[in-house]
Amino acid sequence: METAQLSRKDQIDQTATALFRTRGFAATSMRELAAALGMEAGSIYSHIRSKEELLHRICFRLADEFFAGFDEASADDALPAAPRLRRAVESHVRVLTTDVAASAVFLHEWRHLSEPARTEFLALRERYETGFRELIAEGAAAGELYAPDPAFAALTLLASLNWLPSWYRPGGSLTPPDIAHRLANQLLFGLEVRGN
Amino acid sequence: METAQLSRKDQIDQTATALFRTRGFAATSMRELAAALGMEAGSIYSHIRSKEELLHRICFRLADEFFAGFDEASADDALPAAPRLRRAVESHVRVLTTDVAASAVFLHEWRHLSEPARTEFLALRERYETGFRELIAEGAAAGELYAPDPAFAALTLLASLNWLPSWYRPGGSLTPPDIAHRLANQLLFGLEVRGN
DNA sequence: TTTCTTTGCTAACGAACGTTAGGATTAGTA
DNA sequence: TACTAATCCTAACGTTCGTTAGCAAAGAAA
Repeated sequence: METAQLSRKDQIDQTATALFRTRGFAATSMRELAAALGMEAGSIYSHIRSKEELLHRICFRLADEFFAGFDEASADDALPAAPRLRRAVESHVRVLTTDVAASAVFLHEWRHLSEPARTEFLALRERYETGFRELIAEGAAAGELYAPDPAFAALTLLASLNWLPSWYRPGGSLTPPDIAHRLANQLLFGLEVRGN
Repeated sequence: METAQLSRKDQIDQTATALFRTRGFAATSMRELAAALGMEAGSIYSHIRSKEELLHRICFRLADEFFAGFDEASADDALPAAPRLRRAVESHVRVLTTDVAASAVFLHEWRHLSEPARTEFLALRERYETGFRELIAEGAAAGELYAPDPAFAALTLLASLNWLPSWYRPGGSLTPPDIAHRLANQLLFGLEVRGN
């Protein structure tokens, strides 16, 4: 019976992600990573160019996924801003829960990227936040959302979501869609104007 | 004119805090820290026992401050849960903004503590979160707050607050009390039952 | 069969790491 | 004056770091 059949390189990426998440990038040595893979440190370099390349790949792959999810969620021009924001929140949670370890690395370890990757990464993150900010601002302008300061609201909203990898454990009592729904509710019912 | 007049040890703590915050504990070397203080690496050990002692002091001092603030904010038994929660939120923000660098270290670098300090630290954090959870549950039971899942609500609330050190810069347009007020508003008006 | 790719090893490189020993200087105190 | 505490230095320790060179085995492709 054939299982996953990950290429060795993908196995390395995956194990590195788990280690970077729990011990941090700087505190994870190549020898540790090699041991977790059942090989020697030097051997890893048959598959990758450097330790930082591992981090780079993780961070930018996640960035891609966040963007793809957001673009799809917020694309529908016919929809009002509020439900598009809800969909964007749910997409964000989906990415976070689908790959918790990589998300944690994405959120916390990016600063160990060296230039110019680091600046590049921050620009991406800024662009992503702007997407949320504009969605909230649009909803506020239309009277759908209560957000006197959209930038502030966007920051707080993403903050709530991004804390998720620090407590979410796959296989808990809440499924990812549950979590997405509840988070969206808690955050949006605090934002949405209540009709009565 | 006499200024601060920090003891050398306090200067070391302070500089270490700033470095641990921006570069991370593991990625900060004692030689880097020494250079930032205008001295040699070996000289630091006239003042401290080890690198980890620095991290330990930062983390546990902050824990003390968070607890002291929370206890004071939530002590008044005559007050309903909702305003006590508001005061606790404001206290939390006050600690975060008073010492942003130390807060960031407290939030992100604790995992580089070795045992048993690490377990001890996590127990403290758990106890702190429980304080918020119980306050929210009390408010929910009294009908003051809308929180079908107090644990979930507490997590989300603290998440929003704890993201603050990653964007707050002292001297910005918002003063710490402003920020505390706005955050409490955005979070509590999402939690509080609206009377009409 | 030959060739190429994948995968891994051992051994080592130079650099950086946290930390220590031992001595020197200075300022305040008795 | 003698003593003490605070402060910092140089030089080095043993260890670990990321990475490389050179070689070898094994399977797929030609």
